[in-house]
Amino acid sequence: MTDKTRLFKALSDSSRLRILKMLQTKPLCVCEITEVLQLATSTVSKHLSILRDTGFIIEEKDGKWVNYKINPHPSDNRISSFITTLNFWIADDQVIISDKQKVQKVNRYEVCSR
Amino acid sequence: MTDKTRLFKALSDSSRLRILKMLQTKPLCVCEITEVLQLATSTVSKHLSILRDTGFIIEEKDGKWVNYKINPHPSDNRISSFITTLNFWIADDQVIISDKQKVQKVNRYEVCSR
DNA sequence: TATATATTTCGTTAGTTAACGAAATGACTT
DNA sequence: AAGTCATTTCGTTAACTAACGAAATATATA
Repeated sequence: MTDKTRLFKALSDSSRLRILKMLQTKPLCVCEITEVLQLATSTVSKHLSILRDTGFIIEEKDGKWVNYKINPHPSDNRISSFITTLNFWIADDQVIISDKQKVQKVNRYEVCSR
Repeated sequence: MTDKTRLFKALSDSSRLRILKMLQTKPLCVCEITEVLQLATSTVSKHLSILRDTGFIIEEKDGKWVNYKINPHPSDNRISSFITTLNFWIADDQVIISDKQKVQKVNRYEVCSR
């Protein structure tokens, strides 16, 4: 079931676009992303699974954490192209800039388990 | 109100993707597109307004008809880029191939007013 | 083994979107 | 001016999506 619209639907949510831009800075675990977006953990987890299943990001288990990062080798050329030109497709507006500043400061040992 | 997701939402419907690919062949009026997609005229009109408002297509009044065609000079660079690489983003699957064949044959004088 | 922490899955709810038909609008023709 | 045809707008309904909290799962540590 390769729906023509699948790739575009994955990009049709502002939280998911913010996640992609955040992951440009560095890999992040679910609770760090949750802290920046200020959404329920389950909501963030769902967004991440959509981005993963579409091929934009990959997960790497790290003990009790699951780190997510930009997929370095997508099988779909469209996704490779999109990722390498991410700044062309998604501009750094105020929200994105603010998110990236928060990503710099966020610390999973302080943020999680609260 | 420039929503980050607007462009991607416009591409998140298979009827709209089919319309873009059809318009690669030649400009078409609403009733010709309606004939190919087999949807209600009002539904097709709505899809066209979304593609127009986002900047993918433009309309040209031609008497009682409204012709729609790919926007030759989009103001948004992302849309220019997307249009010039349309075949990269949207593959010619069976549905698209069939649509294009129907576009070749469709005749507004036969199709409309029925 | 029991406990704590991080994440995912599930069920529910509210908001969004695409579909339709009917009515309204716009433009040509008689 | 009236009639015809193409298109758009409007109101409604069904399907889809994102949000949440609670429960389930997975992993590390005491």
